[in-house]
Amino acid sequence: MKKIKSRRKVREPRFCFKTLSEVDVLDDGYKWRKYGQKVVKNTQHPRSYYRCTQDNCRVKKRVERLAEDPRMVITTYEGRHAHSPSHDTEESQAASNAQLNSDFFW
DNA sequence: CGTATTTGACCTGCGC
DNA sequence: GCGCAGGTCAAATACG
Repeated sequence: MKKIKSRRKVREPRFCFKTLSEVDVLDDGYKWRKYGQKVVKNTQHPRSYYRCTQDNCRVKKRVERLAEDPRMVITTYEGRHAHSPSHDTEESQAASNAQLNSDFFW
């Protein structure tokens, strides 16, 4: 441990999506592995940190639950996917709920 | 047996 | 300069 360069000088843009779902893990076609959980002051619920476990994908996803709406969660994607999702048959009902993102227009 | 998941501890950055 | 908050990583355990 001689020279520890800063974590990441380059910050990738993060995409915030408000999704109405009762589950934290929304199967959007990618596989996510939870690597941490921390509680935020602004909310009374803990925030979950997920990371893409795909081969060519190190995208990070952060799921926060709203205190005002426990049934609604904010899914923040950090980075960009480098592979194609599993858009095969149906993306579960989660994808259907994901269409409720009318506040944000990416 | 392998992978995914969980909790705790540690580190870094920013604010005052 | 110090304190606080947020974020990340590691090890252990459980389940398939």
